Amino acid sequence: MVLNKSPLTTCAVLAEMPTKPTSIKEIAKLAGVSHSSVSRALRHSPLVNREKAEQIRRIADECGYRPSAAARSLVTRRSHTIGVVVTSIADPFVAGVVSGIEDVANERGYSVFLANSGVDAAREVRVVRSFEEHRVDGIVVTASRVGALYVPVLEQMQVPIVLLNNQHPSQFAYSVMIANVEASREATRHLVALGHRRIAYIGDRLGYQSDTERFAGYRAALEEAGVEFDPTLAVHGDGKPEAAGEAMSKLLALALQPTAVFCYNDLSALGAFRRIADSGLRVPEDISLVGFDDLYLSRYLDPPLTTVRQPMRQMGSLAMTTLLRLIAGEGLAQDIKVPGELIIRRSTAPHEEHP
Amino acid sequence: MVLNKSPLTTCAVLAEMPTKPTSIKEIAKLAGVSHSSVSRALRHSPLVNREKAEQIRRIADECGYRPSAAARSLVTRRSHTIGVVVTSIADPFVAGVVSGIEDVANERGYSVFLANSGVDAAREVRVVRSFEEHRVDGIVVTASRVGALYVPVLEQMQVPIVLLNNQHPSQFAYSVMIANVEASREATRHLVALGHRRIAYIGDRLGYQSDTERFAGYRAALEEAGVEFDPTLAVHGDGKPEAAGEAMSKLLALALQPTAVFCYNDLSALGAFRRIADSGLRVPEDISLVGFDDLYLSRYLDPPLTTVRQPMRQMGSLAMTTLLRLIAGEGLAQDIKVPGELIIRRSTAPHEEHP
DNA sequence: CTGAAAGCGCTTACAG
DNA sequence: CTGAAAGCGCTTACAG
Repeated sequence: MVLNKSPLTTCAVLAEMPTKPTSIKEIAKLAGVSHSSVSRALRHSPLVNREKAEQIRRIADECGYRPSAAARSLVTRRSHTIGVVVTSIADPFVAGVVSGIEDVANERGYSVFLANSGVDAAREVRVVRSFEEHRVDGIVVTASRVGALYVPVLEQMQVPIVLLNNQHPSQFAYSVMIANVEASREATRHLVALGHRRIAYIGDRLGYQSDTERFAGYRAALEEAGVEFDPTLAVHGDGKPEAAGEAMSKLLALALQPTAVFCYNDLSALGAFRRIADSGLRVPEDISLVGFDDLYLSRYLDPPLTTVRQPMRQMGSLAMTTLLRLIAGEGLAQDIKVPGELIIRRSTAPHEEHP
Repeated sequence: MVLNKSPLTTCAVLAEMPTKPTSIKEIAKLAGVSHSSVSRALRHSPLVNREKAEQIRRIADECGYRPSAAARSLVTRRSHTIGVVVTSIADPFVAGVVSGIEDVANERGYSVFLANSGVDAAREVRVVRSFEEHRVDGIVVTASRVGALYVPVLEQMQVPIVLLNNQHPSQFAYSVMIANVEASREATRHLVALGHRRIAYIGDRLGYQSDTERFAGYRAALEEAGVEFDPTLAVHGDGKPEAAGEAMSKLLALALQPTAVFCYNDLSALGAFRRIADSGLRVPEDISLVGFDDLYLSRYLDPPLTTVRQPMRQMGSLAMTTLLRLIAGEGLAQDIKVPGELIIRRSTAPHEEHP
């Protein structure tokens, strides 16, 4: 009986094989059992003799056999895969989030399909289609412009979806979001506390939820400090350095320049910073600068950037954990708000009156 | 005959359905044909009546039917998926590469499994296993410590693999690499041309191929300029800002400080820069600084960083294109070398003799 | 052009 | 505990 042969013999059997076994049946033949038993042994079912199960597993292992996920999921109706849609994986915030998602996915035996949707609507459609065809068990959508037209498509899919920092208010049930209003208020308060009164805001594109909320926090802090809001101090970029630089130029052109600028994100702060430096002014001596995100690089800037830390990785993990709960059929609270943390570095300084 | 009903009627039929069709058979029933014909119509086989095929497709479309990738790949033995292993997706270089991979994958109808292998060997094993189980058609490994122990596992998989900037020389057939030696030589020449003689090198960990090659390029440029190599000027970090900062401190502690530093990558340059600034010196007035990568952020630093641009995204695309060729069974050249491009910004300046 | 049939590699009642 | 059988949703010869 093959079962009683030594590992060495098993290897010999293997050596005779033209190629490594690709199905449970071949393992069954090697082990002298039915393929049902192999299946059971591999899945650690109690419905196999312990010893026999171990032998089977050893043989499978030595042969380097791997069960086909496709075949398995066809019958179990669980693919153990999830889809992650991002606008751009090259965005450092997104990359951090994906890293967190991947960590818990890997740990929990899930594989992740990554798809860049970019700004291309046709591509978004292809992405969703591919997720559907692969029968992903769930989806997380990150920092996306998901909205009006995208929502119904996703809803039709009948799989759990969690949104992370979604940029459009939508009727999706589950989302993980940074506490934008609170964090922005705190960041702006910090500037107020330093004596600034002319505080500008460089936002993202109008209409994005994060922008709206961060702007609201900024306004709230001004209001509670009794500082009247000056609309000329609120300008918009697009969340990237270039456009933020343009926005900064507008501020610099003002008769009454701001003494501090709160930026939608670190990338915007970077663009603003570049423009400030180019115009011969200095941060923080002439203008204080605050960002949002706390990208990996922000602490290494010169001066290191004061910013609101978003725990990107943890937010990703949290989104994935939530998704797994939904997949498991557990109901949960609708929205998860994650607090930001103000990190004070050297890009902000007390406002000194110029005589 | 169902086929002749208007879309409206089809919708009505659909409306009666409890849930959207999940298999070809259900479409077949709706269309009044065999499921074989549905399969053919959906695959645009010429073996179906044109009109009938169109009707079938319309019905499938209206129902939001999506063929099961698992079922399909079970029979075709092609999963139309590829696996991408990265050490860390949060590394901006890696993110850029993945973006390029994803672009062409998406375009060509492939889905990508993304896996972070990190530095955890157990996790690497899990990643490879999951790729095997999903029967990926190919794999690209990015900027990884792939080597000694990892190689045999991957080779056993019998699928095409392309390595991108792999950090260990290995027997894998296909790789996409930046032309490290040439690019580093050019970068160092630039410093020499500016009059620098005491030029330091802050490397990655010893033993990584990229580091070895970049160091070689640096050495070559010194040699051709007749500058004797001073071993105290070659120090090692780990490719991240923190360790590079430590390395920079060693250089700063030297009796004869360098007047220029060539760094393994932009992240290292960032760490070195931070340390230089903290010690009261200035870039480039006191010390010129050159990086490698040209990360998105590098042009926004103050001063903007002189560096070697790696076309990360194109390298990713190239790797994916190569992989697709391999999957298609085409043979190709073994190694693809991509030239780097020296981008001169303001972190480098002529060396002025201090009187 | 069309459909019935076999089979891809699994899992899981079902009957011993 | 064990194996034969059915079936997951497809594709593709095969015979009309």
